[in-house]
Amino acid sequence: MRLSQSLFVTLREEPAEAEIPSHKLLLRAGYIRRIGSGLYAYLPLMWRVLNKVRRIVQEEMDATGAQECLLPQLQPAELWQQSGRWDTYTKSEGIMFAFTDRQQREVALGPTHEEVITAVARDMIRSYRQLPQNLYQIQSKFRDEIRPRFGLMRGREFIMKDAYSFHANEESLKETYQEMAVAYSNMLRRCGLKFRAVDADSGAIGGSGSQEFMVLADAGEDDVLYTADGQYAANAEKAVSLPADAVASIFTSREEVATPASDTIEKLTAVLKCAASSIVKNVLYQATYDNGTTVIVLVSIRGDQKVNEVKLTNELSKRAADYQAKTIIGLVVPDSEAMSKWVAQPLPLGYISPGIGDDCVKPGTVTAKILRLVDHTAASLTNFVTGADRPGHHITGANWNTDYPLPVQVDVRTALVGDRAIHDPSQTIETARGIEVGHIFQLGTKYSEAMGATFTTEQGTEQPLVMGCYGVGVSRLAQAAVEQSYDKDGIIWPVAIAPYQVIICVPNVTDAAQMAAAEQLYQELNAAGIETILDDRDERAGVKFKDADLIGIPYRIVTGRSLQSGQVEVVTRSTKQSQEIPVPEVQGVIRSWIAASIG
RNA sequence: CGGGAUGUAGCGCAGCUUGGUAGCGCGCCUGCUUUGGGAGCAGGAUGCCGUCAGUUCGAAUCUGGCCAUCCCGACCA
Repeated sequence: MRLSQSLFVTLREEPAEAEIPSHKLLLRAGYIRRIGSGLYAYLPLMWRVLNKVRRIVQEEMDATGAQECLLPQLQPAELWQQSGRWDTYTKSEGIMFAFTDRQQREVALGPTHEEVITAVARDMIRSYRQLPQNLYQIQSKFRDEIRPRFGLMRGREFIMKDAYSFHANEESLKETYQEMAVAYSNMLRRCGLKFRAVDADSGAIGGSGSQEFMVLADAGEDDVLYTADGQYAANAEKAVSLPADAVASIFTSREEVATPASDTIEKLTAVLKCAASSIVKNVLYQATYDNGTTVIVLVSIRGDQKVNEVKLTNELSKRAADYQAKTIIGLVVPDSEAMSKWVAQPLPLGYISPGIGDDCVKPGTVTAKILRLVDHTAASLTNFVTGADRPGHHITGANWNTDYPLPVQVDVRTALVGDRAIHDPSQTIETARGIEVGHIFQLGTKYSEAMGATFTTEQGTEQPLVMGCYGVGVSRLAQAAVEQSYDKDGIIWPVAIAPYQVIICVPNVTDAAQMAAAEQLYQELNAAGIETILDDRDERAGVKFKDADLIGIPYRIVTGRSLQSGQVEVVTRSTKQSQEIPVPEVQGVIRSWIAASIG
């Protein structure tokens, strides 16, 4: 590419619309332009980067025997109705762009493709002899994100690699899942990224085991908890750990005490001069299921701990059948307005006990019984402090069973930095920020059962296909690479995904010798398969150097002063190290550098 | 959706308090000089001041509605 003939525009000032370094740099360096909220044009340089990433993803997927295909982005509602996800994906918090066509058919733009691929499998897979299968595609996905953010990090249209595997049994699924975990590690390593694979919540997609691949960067949207020995890493929303030991209660007998203006743990510990870990905190939630049923949930947890709402949602999801529902669609701490719809009389917020009566709920508005859950941290307390169910009063020295029935025990606590690890209590939990670029799931039979995708076993019986699914955010990955690798002058692309490997800067285009040398190298390098840009613009040298640094091409050749001794200057972007190399040797040297950095 | 902010030239911003012919820097165009880290001088072009309504003799400026974008929360590759 000759820059003099390219649509190449860099910005000297930081665009106001961008917040994080990678977003600013991609805009400034002319890689992307915003078209609408969460919608970006991938300009020629960006498209080359994306294709580099795609190639690596394809190679690693193909190496596992997965087969590339391409599924429609426009999807009929029918399929989503069969899987039971139409309503949850289109209503209220729904993330799917859905509309009606001119024949009054309901259709949607694919946010993901479980339904489509399962329909294909239902049609095509008949026998265990055809299993396992793993199909993947790389295409744009559409998601009506509530808040698009940070450029390509969270777009409403973005490029994703999604793969779906089909198996006769769980063992086969686990095998492919492990292969995918290896393939994902290979992809990210080859893209030159520092990353960590972490245990994850499987969320709305459903299923059992799941791991996320996190690119480590401060601008990440996720918290990763891990131990220094490398034995444990998990998304904070999934993480488990040993809580700090509770301080022994200073109370010995059950008493109701006046605790004016003590509606928070902090105030209460000050008034009672006790430890937060001696308190049973009771948090009220309002859960909504897909059939419209609203359930009031009272979670009791130790005072120094926090409820993890993801874990809580999963617990409530397991109980959906108790309410004749399939899934939970909402979980909130009700505000006074939400609460006014179902309370019989004002609740003593901040002073609730685990035993508050079901009669505080107005009959007929929500389910009559409050669902009571207790976190393990609170269940093991004795002589604890808790609310007295009337404002300004708490109970001290309370005990489960004698004072309150012990509710169902669950793990809904948030793991914290500094907690001890479960696998080895001598290890403490540390934290880092991560950008989720990949996620692999063991789905099981959720979709195949719902959609009737079955196969015939060796024994001649019919069974639902066992499925896995595996995603990579290709466009997010590309931006994550920038977030992880830049300096004050601009982007520093890992060599493997740089749009070009070499840029030749001609300091003075009116100097015939400089131009001739540059032309010669440009032709030679490209002919040798080294992707090279020629900056032959009629600009001053300083402008060219600044732009070369900004767009982050790994190696820069300058056909300047040193030409007099038959040499050109070669500068490595990442280190800024410069050396003069005789023209005939340039190709060999750069080739070896590229080989060394791509590995 | 709740909370916060912003919309003025391609980009970054001032002007608005106190209404009176729309400005600065960068970029862009022309010419001359310059030519190794975002050049200098001279000349030039570019605006429905987000949008609709209201107040007023007069609105970028005051008032109200709407729209869009960004940031903080719930969602996710």
